[in-house]
Amino acid sequence: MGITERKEREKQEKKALILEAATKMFLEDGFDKTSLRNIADKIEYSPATIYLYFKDKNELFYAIQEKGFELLLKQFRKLSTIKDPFEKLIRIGKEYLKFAEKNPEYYDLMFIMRAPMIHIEEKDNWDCGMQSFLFLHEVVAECIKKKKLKSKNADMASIAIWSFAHGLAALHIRDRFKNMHKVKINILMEEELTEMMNMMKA
Amino acid sequence: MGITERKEREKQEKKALILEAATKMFLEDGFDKTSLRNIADKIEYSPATIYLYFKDKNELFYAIQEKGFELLLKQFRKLSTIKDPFEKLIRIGKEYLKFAEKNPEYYDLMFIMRAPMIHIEEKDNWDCGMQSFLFLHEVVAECIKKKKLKSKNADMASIAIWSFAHGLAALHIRDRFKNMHKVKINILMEEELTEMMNMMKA
DNA sequence: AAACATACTGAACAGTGTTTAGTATTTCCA
DNA sequence: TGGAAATACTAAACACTGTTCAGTATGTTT
Repeated sequence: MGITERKEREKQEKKALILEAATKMFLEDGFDKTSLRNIADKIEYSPATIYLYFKDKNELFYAIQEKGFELLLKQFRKLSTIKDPFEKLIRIGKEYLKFAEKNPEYYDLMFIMRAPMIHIEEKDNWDCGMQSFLFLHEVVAECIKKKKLKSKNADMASIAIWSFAHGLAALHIRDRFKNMHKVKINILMEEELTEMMNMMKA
Repeated sequence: MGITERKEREKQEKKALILEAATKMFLEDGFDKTSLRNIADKIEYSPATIYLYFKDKNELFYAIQEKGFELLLKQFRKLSTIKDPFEKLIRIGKEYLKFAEKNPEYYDLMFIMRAPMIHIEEKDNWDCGMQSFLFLHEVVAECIKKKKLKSKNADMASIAIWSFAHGLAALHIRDRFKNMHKVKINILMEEELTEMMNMMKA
């Protein structure tokens, strides 16, 4: 009897429908400015219905955060073919900044917004996020092995590089470079990245 | 007639009283979780009274942000006596991270939280923030002049260093290092900083 | 046809930032 | 000194928010 299966399928479809509408609105107007009532209006259901498919607004947050991590990882994976590890490292950095620039709301959810970060192994919420970091970590380790980087510690170096890229992206997204016209900031973030990578080069 | 002066003084005192209570609560519970009603309860006034002294919650935000910038600048100024520019640079970085660690809520208001950043010259909201950056910029420029840094561009290098430090602080504050126990993170942020500075050294 | 399960909603709860009409109180001037 | 004017303050309301729950209407099963 495929009837319960059909029901299950329909349920998943509705969940996907809600998530899709929510994602769209979050990416357009931001997470905070999108209310459950707005989402409910859009999909023409009552706000209470959303709670039948998602425990609360946080769960919606995590679902979209996961989508973001998947998207970033997908971009990274495109760089897998690059042979030279240092070239690859630079491209990872550029891709990261491009991602933040093109998907500021995703980036916000993933790396900036305050949210109870789940640190349980089972939850695969941060899974793609972790994989993205490991992708970077691997390349850094290879760079170190081939003596392309000054650093000798892949753990430290990859965190350092991530922190730097995040710093650039986060300060930019949160408008903290705005009041800095006294110091010329016609310099693009990409240039900052290449400058930094040059410094780190062995 | 000092009567209007007394009134003015009393008004400023009440404004300070509100700001003090608000600051205390913001630093304890966070900006978002502190409501104007909570503040009003604490100072035993009606919520509407706050609006006689501050235009809205944002203005309270800016006032406290400014306090934070002043505090950070004060910490930086303590380092003025250090002669060697590279040593000074390292100490600035350490001080920055220490500030973020010890005053996470201030740091949040100053550098992470989404808020309409005012970019008008007259507004001295970001003034101490700017001065803090210029303090860093000056030291970086001196380092470059004395060939202590690899970089040749003080604008870019100072933004790079700030971004790196901010990345560390922000990811830490927003718990994004939490799920990274697969990669050893017994490494402290300070060690990350010195590692990075060593890389940037000429 | 009756019993049950599922899907959904209206209405409410407790909270938020903000505005406004109205009330005391104090200051000013004739 | 008495009445007008300015000041300080607040209760109550407005329009929101996330969330819960009793109740309804529909579909499925026996």
